[in-house]
Parts: sequence; structure tokens; C-alpha cells
Amino acid sequence: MSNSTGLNERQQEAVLATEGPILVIAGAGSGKTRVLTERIAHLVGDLGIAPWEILAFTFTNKAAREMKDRLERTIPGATESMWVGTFHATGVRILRRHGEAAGVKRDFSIHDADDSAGLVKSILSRHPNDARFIKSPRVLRDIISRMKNDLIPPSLAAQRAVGAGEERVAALYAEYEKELRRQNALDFDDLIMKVVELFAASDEARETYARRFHYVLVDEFQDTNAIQMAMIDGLSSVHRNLFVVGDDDQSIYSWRGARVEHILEFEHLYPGTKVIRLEQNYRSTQTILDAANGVIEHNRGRKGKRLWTDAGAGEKVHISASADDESEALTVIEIVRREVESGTALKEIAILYRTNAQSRALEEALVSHGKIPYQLIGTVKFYERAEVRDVLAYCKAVANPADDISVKRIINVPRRGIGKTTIDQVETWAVEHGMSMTDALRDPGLGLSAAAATRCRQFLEMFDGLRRAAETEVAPHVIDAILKATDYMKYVTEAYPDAEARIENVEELLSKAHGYAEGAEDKSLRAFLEEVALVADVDNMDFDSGQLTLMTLHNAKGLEFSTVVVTGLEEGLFPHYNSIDDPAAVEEERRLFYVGMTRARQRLFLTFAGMRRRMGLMEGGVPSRFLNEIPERCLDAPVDAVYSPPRSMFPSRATSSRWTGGRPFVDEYAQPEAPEDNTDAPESGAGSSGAAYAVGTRVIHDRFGKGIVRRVEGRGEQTRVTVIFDAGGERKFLVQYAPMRPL
DNA sequence: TGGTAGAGGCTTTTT
DNA sequence: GCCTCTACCA
Repeated sequence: MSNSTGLNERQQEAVLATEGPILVIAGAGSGKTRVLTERIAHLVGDLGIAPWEILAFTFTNKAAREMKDRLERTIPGATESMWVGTFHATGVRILRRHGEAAGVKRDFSIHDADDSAGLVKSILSRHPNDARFIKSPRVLRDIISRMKNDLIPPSLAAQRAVGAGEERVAALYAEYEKELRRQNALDFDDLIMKVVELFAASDEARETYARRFHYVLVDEFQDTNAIQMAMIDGLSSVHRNLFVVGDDDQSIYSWRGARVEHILEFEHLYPGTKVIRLEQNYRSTQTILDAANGVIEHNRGRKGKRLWTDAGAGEKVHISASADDESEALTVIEIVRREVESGTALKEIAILYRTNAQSRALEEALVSHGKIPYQLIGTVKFYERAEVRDVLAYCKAVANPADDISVKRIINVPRRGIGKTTIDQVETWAVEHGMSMTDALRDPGLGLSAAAATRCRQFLEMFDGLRRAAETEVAPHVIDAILKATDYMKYVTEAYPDAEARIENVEELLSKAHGYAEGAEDKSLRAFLEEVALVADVDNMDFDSGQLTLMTLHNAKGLEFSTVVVTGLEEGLFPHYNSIDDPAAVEEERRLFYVGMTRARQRLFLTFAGMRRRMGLMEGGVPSRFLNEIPERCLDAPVDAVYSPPRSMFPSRATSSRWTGGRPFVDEYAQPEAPEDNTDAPESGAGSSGAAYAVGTRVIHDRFGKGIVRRVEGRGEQTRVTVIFDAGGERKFLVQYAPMRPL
């Protein structure tokens, strides 16, 4: 066996077991990436398997690139014909070749999440009655996405619909699909789903791939959803050499349809599966592992494993409390400063948080401190900036003129006097006649006013010129032509006060296109767009630039750092409000915390704040239940000991907050509650004023007005009530502090 | 048609 | 607290 020295017994077993279905349960830091690459190297280098007979799925493009790089170092040239990529990228590859058998035209556009939401929005605008019952286009889009990921087509959704609401959702879903087809576009989910449909429709297509791929490997298997599983199953249906690596404890994407069950049930799905467990950790200290193990053991739905290391105990996990999010940020800076002082490189430090919104306080503190260079992953993504999206919308429309979402975005940018009225008119005509908007513009029956018609004709002339350019020119030249034809830079200069930064972004897009054209085989605009559509923010992370990294816990998956700070460990934030009532959701939050903790090699810091600005309001919080789940011997101080900041820190801040109305700092730690059995019991709790609340009590809140108590939890000082307000909305309060009384 | 100001919604996580 | 959408006026 080549290059496999230094592997432990279990790892070697995983590398060498090449035939049949294999499930590797790989704990955090157990060297799974190494096993994956060694295994491929073994297949190619020792067994003489052709690279093009191997297919490997990774979670991000970055992971794919890294795997290829590692392989290239072992076996130069091996990865050229090997398929290593995300499910989405692989789906596109298959659909460009064989999509037509599933009704997918070759020049399809890829609609990203924003495009899809825009499409849903325009559908809802045609159904004002439905729009009233659906909170936002995004919500409906997410519902549709979930159905697609669960392999539910519109017809099945309609069949299964219970009640008028679900029937309408199914109908809107059907219309959404119809619109995508009219626009010759696929959304993210389609990139996988259409492959599954293709395989179902054409055995020939399926077998073409299944015969070719003798070995199929899947990384991060715990985060695959139903369509991905169906795709994997189809692709491995001939040779059945399916090798999946995952960790049920690190499943954090159930909200995207991912199913841990795929790991838990793999052995039943694929009889004869060999299961290999990797539990030796090569990353963290024993103390960090003990802390993480202690937390994750509170979950029920897991296969169960216990990570160990021979790296030694190391330092205790550090816990610190701050009065509010601003001082938490200062604490973080202080931690970073000391780490750097003691010789840790900035690029070896990561600050993690549950929600992107938390990055603001941290970033502001870093900016005013001014001496710590940092990179922020994931907030305003490059490809989501308005100016970048504008230029890309031109590209997409030029590559696929049926792409109405893109056409609508650019038809009046820069301003050319084609306003809302005209656009609506064109769109209505297009939808009614089943044609694209650009075709509708050419339709003599459209009947625009003379002035509007002239402007539209001018637009079309320019647009057609760009189309001709796209047929022959490489991507960067087409973008150049777009910028010139529209005088886009001049528009940006005039339209935005921060034009300079925006121009830089456009220039960066252009240079990305140049870079792409230099390396890629297919230099066409369409190919470039494909590349761009599938990159995630994580793909652009740079860990060699000597900067501190700030990102969400989700983004930290698969990474490791010498020092990790997990911030915002408060009930309601982590675990998040939206999860707190659902035990399964809390377990996922716990897994997310587990993922965060196990990113750390040497030192782990956990911080929380007594008050936090949330959507503009100050809200108080108690330490996360997760902190109490860490064995005390692993901590440098007991949670409740750090959680008693001097009261004097508070009044001035608290009284200035609109939300708390000067409520005092909660200074005792609230124990996580026993499973609640009093959900609807009319149990009363005593408020600070001695007022009693029961389910159904009418109340008045100083800020939110009148409402009715829906739920009472806890007792004594910890009594919390959930109130539905007449004005709409539902909120949970600690009775003791809420400016509220019974009516 | 385009500009502006005020209201309202939003924030859980993303390929 | 910020961003986006809408309504209204020029």
C-alpha cells in the first residue's frame, strides 16, 4: 500500500476495504479527509483503477479542491479525469450532457436562492389572495425547496395536501415549476433533482454513469438529504462500491432536508455493509474532547461514540461572562490579544457565533481596536452585492434570454426609461402567452405606448449585440462588452455614494472572469456562470493571509484552529429561540455546539453576555444550558461563578434600553427545565407585582399592547409566559421583569 | 417614470 | 438597527 504509513489500524482498514458498501463513522478530527484521499490513492496507485472510474462527493467546492490538491501531490495527473465535487456541481455536469432526456435544455440558467425568491414573489403578485396568507416569498420558497429535497413533486404535494392552505401551496409550487421551465432555468435543488428524474426516466442514462463509476465516495454523509441519497444510489447502482464517511454527531443541516437517518439506517439500506469507526482524535486535547463528549452525550438520537486522544490533557476550557454584547466583543479582543502575545498566529484563531447578526458587534469592536486584521466569512457575500448581481444578471440574460428574473433586473439598469408599468405589461403578456419577456418585447401584439416601445427597441438592440458577442467571445470579453454597452461604471458612479467600493467589486468580478478563462477548458460565458453560481463563501476563505477569522458555526464545519472562541452562549441564542421548544431541534443545536468545540486544537474559549442587542432592542439572557452540560472538571471556573458580574455595571445600560425598561441583571443561573408537562395547564406564576397569569388571561403590555396568554412555563421567579398580541405576534416573557399586567 | 421618505419586516443556520 | 418595499408627489 502506498503512502499510508502513519495510519492507525482502523484508518488502514477503511483505506483498504475497497469493495461493497462501507460506512465509516468518523469522529471529529479522526483523520477522515486523510482516509478519503489515501483510499483514492490506493485505488488508483495500487489497484490500477482508472481515475475516471472514481466519483467523490464533497460538501464544498473548497473541500473538493483540497482533496484534488492532496491527490495530485501523491499521484500527479490522477485527478484530471476524476469527478470530485459537490452534489450540485456534479449534477450540473450530468445535466449539461444528458439533461435533455429529463426535459432540461442545454443552455439553462441556474437560479440562486435570491432569484428563486424573486420568482416566487412575482408568482405571488399574481395571486394576491395567497399573498395574504404567506408571510414572505422566502418562506414559500423554503417550503418548496424542502419538498424538492424530500423528493416531493408538485403532483404529490397536491395529492397529500390537507386543507385549503396546503392545497394552495401545492398549486403555487406547480406554478413555480412551470415558471422555471418557461424561463429555461433550474434552481439549486433542481441541479440534483433533475438528475434523479433523469435516472428514473432513462435507465440508459443512469447506467451510463453507474457503469462508469466503479467507486463512489461521499464525504460528510450525515448531511445528505433525500434527493442527494437518491442520486448517490443511482450512481452506485451497478458496482455498489459505495463508501460513505460521516459523523452523526455533526449533522447540522436538517433544516436543509439533511437526514441523520441515512447514517443510522445505512446498514439496512445496503445489506452487507461494513462499518468502521474512527474514534481516535488527532486534533484536540483530551480536555477539549472530554468537554465535547460531555455535551454531546445529552443527545438521544445517536450511534454513540467517545473520542479520545493521546495528545495529553492540555488547558481547561475557558469560560467568561460579559455584561452585554459590546463588552463580550471586547473580551474576545482581549482573548485574541493574549493569544497572539503568547505566540499563536492570527490565522490559527477563529471566532464562532450562531447567527450572522452577531458578527456586527465583533466587527465594530475590531474596527475600533484597529490592530487586528480579520476576515469575515459569510455576511455580505461577494456574489450577493447589488452591483455584482447586476452584471451577472446581464450575463445570465445574455446566455439565456428566457431568464426573465435576470431580464427584469437589468431592463432598467442603468435607467433607460423602462418603468414598472411597462415591465408589468411585458411580463403579463409573456406569462399569458407562455413566452419569455424578451420574446414578448418583440411581439407586435404587445401594444406598448410609442415612447415605451422606442426605449424597449433600443434596449433590445443593445441586448442582441451582446448576445452575438457571447456566441463567439470568451467570458471576460463578454463582461467587458456589457460594461461598455451599458456604461455601467458611469451609472455606479452617479447612483451610489460608495461608488468606489462598488466599482472595485465589478472590477474584481471581471478579474475573476479573466482568471477563470485562463485556467478553464470551456471559457464561454455559460461555463463561467456555472462556476460562479456554485461557489459558496467558504470557498473563498483564505487561511494563509495571517488574519483572524470570524464566521458562523455552520461555516466552521470541517475546519480546525489552534484557538477557538465560541461566543453568544445564551439560552435563546444558542440554542436558538426557534429551536428551544422542539427537543429534536435542540439536539441539532447541541450538535452544532459540538462541531464548534471540536474545531479547537489547543484552547477553547466560551463566552456569553447578560444582555444583547437583538433587532435593535436590548434583551437579557441566561447562560446556555450547553455550558452546564460540560463536565465541571473541564472548565477553568464554574459557570455560575463567572456569571455574577457586578450589579453596578448595569443600571445605566439597562435603563437606557427600550426593551427591558431597566430590568435588573438576572444573577442566578436558571437550571434547564425538566421536560415540560405543564404546557397547557392553567398554572399560574407570580409576577414581581404579585400578579397571577394563567393560560387565557387577558393582559396588557407597555410596549406590545393587549394580548392573551397562550402558555405558562416554569414557576416562581422563573415563570415565563407566552403571549399572543392582538396586534399580531407572539412573545415570551419572564413575568418577573416584563412591563405587563393582567387586564 | 423617477425620487424620496416613512413603514414594516427581519435574523437561525446555506449548497 | 438596518434594509427593502411601498406610497406619494414632482
